[in-house]
Amino acid sequence: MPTIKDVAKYANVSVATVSRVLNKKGYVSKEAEENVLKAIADLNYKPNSVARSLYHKTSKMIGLLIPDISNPFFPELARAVEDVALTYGYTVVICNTDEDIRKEAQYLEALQQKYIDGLILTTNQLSADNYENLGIPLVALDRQFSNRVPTVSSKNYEGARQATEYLIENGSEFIAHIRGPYHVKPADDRYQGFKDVVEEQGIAHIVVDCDFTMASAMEVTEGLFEKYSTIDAVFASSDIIAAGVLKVAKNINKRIPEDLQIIGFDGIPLGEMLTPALTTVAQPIYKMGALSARLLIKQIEKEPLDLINYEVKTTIQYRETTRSDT
Amino acid sequence: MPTIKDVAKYANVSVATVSRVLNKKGYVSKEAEENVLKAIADLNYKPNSVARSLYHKTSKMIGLLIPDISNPFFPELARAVEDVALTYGYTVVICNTDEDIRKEAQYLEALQQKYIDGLILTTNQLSADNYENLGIPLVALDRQFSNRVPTVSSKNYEGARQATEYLIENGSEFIAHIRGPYHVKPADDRYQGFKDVVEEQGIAHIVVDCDFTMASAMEVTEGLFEKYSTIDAVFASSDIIAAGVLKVAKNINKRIPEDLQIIGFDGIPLGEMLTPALTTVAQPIYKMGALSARLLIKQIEKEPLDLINYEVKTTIQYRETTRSDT
DNA sequence: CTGAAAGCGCTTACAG
DNA sequence: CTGAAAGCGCTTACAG
Repeated sequence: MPTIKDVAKYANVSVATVSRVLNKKGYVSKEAEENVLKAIADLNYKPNSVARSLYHKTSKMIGLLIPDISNPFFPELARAVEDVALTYGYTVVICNTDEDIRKEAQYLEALQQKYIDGLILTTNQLSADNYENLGIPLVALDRQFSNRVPTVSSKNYEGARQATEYLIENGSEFIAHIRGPYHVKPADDRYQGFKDVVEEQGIAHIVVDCDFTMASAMEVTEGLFEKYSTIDAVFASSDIIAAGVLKVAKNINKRIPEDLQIIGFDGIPLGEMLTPALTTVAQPIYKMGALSARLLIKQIEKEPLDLINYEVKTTIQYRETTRSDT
Repeated sequence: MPTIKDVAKYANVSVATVSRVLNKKGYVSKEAEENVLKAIADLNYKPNSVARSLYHKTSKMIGLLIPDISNPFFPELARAVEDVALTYGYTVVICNTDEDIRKEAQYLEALQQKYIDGLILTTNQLSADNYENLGIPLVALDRQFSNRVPTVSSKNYEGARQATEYLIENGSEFIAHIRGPYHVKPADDRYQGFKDVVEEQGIAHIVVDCDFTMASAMEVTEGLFEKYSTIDAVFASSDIIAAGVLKVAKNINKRIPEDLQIIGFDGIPLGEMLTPALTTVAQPIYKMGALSARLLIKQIEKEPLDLINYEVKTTIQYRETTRSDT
């Protein structure tokens, strides 16, 4: 690999001059510039980004902390982040934390040592300080942990309200909500939306706790149906949970949506592959990822942000696990 | 962030001495070592990996080139690579190439400029030279493009044979194979396995082409069933294709598995979420990813490899889209 | 056992 | 407009 010295020698100028044409910065005579450009082309020279990093203390890399890329919600998000990053010349490093505080800390340290330029967080086991002390731009995606950090999330509360109202409009009279983990903001908000609607309208309901995994959902659902056989609708806090509910419901021969309506949350591709296809409150996942990346890069490049809190709208995807309300 | 200089000053030694204790290399007196260690602890010093990179021309980063992380086959693979990498202190950079030659070239260049230590390839649009000229260790995963490059793949041919034999044992007499793209080695091998079995046994069959996407699978399947209504089994080249077949078959009210048996290939989690749950030839996806990472790191660290070609076994996951053969 | 010095490949004041 | 020099934070011969 040729270095800037080789280019300088070949073009009969100093390395400073080569650097100037590389960075289009400072005065360079037409002639010198041409020679340098020719040298670069002839030698197929590429500036070494590690050396640049060392000087600038930046890396053109951004980090993306997620719980687990195997969870189907995240690949699309990651994909969006990467697409935008690539456009602006950034490389993204995806870190699976498993919501484990030690893994998170380990990654944070590794990223910092690499002069990472910014970080998108969809998980936060550490305290806000730990992230802010990194001294780099941050974006909180689908989470919220500090009002100084720009945040992208969807209208979880409103989406949950709509889902619940829709179940009620379609005639359900005893609705279960299978909620996600406590202190995970989206799960809390969805729960709150559900609760407010059923209480306002005086609808019989029950809430049970669950992880965002299908195994956990199936276990919880089995217990639920055993105890409360008259449940006629389930609002699940995620599509993965809804898939578990659906599986169990079919196993015990509930007719869907006649006996039981199910509505999920997220809008991952899995939903439409199921039979019956899953009705769900869809988040614009790709858009959220792309927006986060954009916000992060704006901060890195010292551009002003219009807003600090971005809330995107959800849309109900009407499919086959709910009855039509017409 | 403190630097090695700060540590040296604090410990009253030279930076060379600090470096020696950092790298456990060269002679350092007990006393000096203790002072340095204390200084490191007191200042919370972390060596800067960019500076190390510049000197060593290595980065403790490995690249993973995949077509698209949104394709459900890859997250698990990526996850495995990352888990192993983390264990050995490497960071992985995932690159979505969309099988696009220009994106691939762009990533290759970016990775090279960052002194990436090695590369795992699940896609190869460029010629083998382009990768080998990088001068870094490589592993080909689920692809094969040069006999100098260590390769990890599953026994696609054998798996396909087993799948086909299983359908025949269960009484199918007219079997369709929906094959993946040409010149993608796994797709070719699966096709060959299918073809050999049906020809050996004299079974009526038909082969149609398809992409590894559900949309493409649905389109192809619709045409197929229209033309050949007596098809009584489908061997799909991937689970995503199989999911598309299943969807279409249910739409036109085929009973599964009574009227139509379906078997996929891959063993992605989606398969068991479907109803009926998909019978499939499962690859040990996580294991393949982990093995690739291990092989790559062995090469990076100049350890000898036992083999150059690793072929892992597939296993049929008997689920609900095939009839039992007992 | 230890430090001064050169070097990894770049960038940018500074002087001319 | 241009080059010599210092510096980014490390590592490693080299000399002592």
